[in-house]
Amino acid sequence: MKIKSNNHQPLIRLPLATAAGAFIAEYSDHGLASLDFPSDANPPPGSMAVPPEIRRWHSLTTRAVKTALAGKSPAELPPLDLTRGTAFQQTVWRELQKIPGGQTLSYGQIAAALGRPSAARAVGGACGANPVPLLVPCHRVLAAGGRPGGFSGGMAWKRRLLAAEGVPLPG
DNA sequence: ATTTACAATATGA
DNA sequence: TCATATTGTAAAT
Repeated sequence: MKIKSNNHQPLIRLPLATAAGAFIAEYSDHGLASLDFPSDANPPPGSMAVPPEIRRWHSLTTRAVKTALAGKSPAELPPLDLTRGTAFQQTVWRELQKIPGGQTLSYGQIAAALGRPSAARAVGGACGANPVPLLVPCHRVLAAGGRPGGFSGGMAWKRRLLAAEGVPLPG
């Protein structure tokens, strides 16, 4: 995932070890700001002091990510810092969190749920801008007719996450 | 049945 | 103005 050039706020990066690899979680003062998929080029976490509150959030994030990887719904999420998104994007992300595990919607259905039935394309843009995959389940959104659509972290992840929830993609 | 092509649409950089 | 993780329709394989 690309590093945002927008670093108007110092973020604390922490490695998040799972059976699927080491994710990178980034925290701001408000909560979890972004979650990156495992990569071979994981930068070492900054050796700055980690406030106790953030360690507590990281504990919740770790548990939630592992639960999501297992195809189940996390019982508790850390606070999410979505202030980097626009108002429309935040509305979309909130809507995504309402999708129960194992269920998929289309971009058009998300748009309709927001009262903008013709904003499917814009919803796709908001999904692509989602900084917190897995916890904001952008992988449960397909294109119309069951077509796969896209995924920031790569289609392999989208297939894997959906398969864990019992929704295999064709192919 | 599957692949292209294209217009219309909302949002963001 | 241009790009996009869309959608629906149409035409050509």
